[in-house]
Amino acid sequence: MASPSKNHGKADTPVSPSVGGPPPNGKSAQVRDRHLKIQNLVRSKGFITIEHLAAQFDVTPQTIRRDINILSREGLIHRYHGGAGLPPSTENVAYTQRKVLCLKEKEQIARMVAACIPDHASLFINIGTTTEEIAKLLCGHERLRVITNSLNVASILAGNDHFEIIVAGGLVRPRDGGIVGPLTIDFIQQFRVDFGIIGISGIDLDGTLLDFDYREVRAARAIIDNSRKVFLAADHTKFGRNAMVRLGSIDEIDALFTDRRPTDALVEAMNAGDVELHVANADQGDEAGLREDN
Amino acid sequence: MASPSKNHGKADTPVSPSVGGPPPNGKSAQVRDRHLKIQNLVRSKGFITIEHLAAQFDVTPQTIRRDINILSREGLIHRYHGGAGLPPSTENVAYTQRKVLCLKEKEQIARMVAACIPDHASLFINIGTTTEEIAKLLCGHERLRVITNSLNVASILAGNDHFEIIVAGGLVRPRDGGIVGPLTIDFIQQFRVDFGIIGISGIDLDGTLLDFDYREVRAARAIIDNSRKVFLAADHTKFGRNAMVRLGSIDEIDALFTDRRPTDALVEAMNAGDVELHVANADQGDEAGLREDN
DNA sequence: ACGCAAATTTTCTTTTATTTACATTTTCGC
DNA sequence: GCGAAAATGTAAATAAAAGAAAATTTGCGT
Repeated sequence: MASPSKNHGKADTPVSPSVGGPPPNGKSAQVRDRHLKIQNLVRSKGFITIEHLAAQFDVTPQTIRRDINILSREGLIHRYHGGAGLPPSTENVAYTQRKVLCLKEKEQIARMVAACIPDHASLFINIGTTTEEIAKLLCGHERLRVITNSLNVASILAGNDHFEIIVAGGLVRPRDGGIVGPLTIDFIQQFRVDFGIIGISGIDLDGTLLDFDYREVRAARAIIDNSRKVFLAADHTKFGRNAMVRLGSIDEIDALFTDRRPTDALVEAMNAGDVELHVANADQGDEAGLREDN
Repeated sequence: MASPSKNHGKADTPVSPSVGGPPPNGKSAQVRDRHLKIQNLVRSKGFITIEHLAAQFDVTPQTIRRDINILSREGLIHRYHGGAGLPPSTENVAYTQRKVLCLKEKEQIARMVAACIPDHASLFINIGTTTEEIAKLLCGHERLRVITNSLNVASILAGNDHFEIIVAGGLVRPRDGGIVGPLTIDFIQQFRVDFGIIGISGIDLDGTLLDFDYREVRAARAIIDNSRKVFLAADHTKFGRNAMVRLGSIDEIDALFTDRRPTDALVEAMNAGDVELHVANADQGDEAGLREDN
């Protein structure tokens, strides 16, 4: 064996100082700690190979196997050939990858929005799968200046090295990489831009804009208040969807981009508020170019 | 095998209606359909076994293997022993693949650093490929509170929903997803944390810490000034490397984590400044546990 | 009807992971 | 210090899965 200093337990682990009760559980502190970490990793990634875990904790695969067997006996994780993953019963716990509904529709909406943004513009972009699609398409533009509170949007745009991308500071919402909280609001309010592009969770039939997270609502409000023009991107599943937090009214935005004609009530509210309506034509890749306010 | 209903091609598949062009893609409709479904299943569950897929589509495991091989060649899913799962680089979508030099060394350094961070700690983490590796390993920890000015670090950590991740606001440097600029400094200075983990571009032989971007230096300074303990992670290529901007002196940090013993002059400077030295042993996966200041 | 080609199943071999059993190290009480 | 128990490493046999190639089915065009 060629291992000169095999300090198995971490050298400086302050574990059970002689008098302190030895773990009432059958596990030592080190083992329990590793088991906890394995659980975390499995839960955050969905699946990890035994090799990867062995490298991470610097133990042999054999030890990891033992750990996995114990944890899976307790039902905490599930054992697969070659690794460990989430219990199969759990329907959809993999946060890492969200299923994007209506991807095709969102792409079409995004194309319309991107077409309305000139080069060299300054923008706010907020959180959402739709706004992420928009960000992807905006990568083809020239020298945009973008402020966003979405980690994903920022990452997407960071590919272009001639963009000026400013990301808002604040607490990261793990589910979707959104940045929210009071710090974020203060940050956003330092700017004033040409276009605000926002996604949203729901639009009530009377034209009330809704979302689920009040912190995200505060951010969206700040964006609306500090943009010269506000574009709202929302696919048809958002119409009539009940979210809890009121963001504002449809007449506060300048244009709605969507993939189906909204209900008459909503269209009327939009006309009253002088809001442009852009509906993507499902057949072709482009918009139908409806204009409802004239 | 006793498979009762072996309808190979699905009986009702409306495939290529005589005139319609045969799929311009190499795949037939059936195959493409199955591939699509496999992708969806993988994405929604995070991981599925080949057996499960074979049962689901009523084909042999071999067919599923071939499908998985094709899909993984296209980068759509990742092949694991016994099944298929999400691509391992789930952390970051389509970020330009930077070539990471000394990845193995950086991993070892990262492992040492991660081992020194207790659960429930509060941290600063700055920009760098090494700090990104550290972030990956920290995913196994419990309830960390992390403030970072790296988009990538934030994305990596955002997988854990019991972490509190705060991202600094400011200008995004497209090259590496770093967040820099005066806004960032102000933001960082709002906090005071247990551990500051910083990467760096160069360490001069006399112990002067150096970097290329003065804005990043400002951020690192702010992190040093507001951390109770400062850990510096730097592989051996950083020793003696000439970067332009002076960040500070080695005696301002509490511990240096690296993969090779630095020059004597530097070791001496560290001893004088009461700086711990942790050197990863290249042979084994763990540190040698050197302590140079006693 | 015939043959072609794609898709799939079979069969066999090779690779990889797991189990089992045992040696070694560490920890901790005495 | 010594010895038992826990934890980990090592190495064999065993099981599982991947891979490759030939045989079979299916769909479709000539």
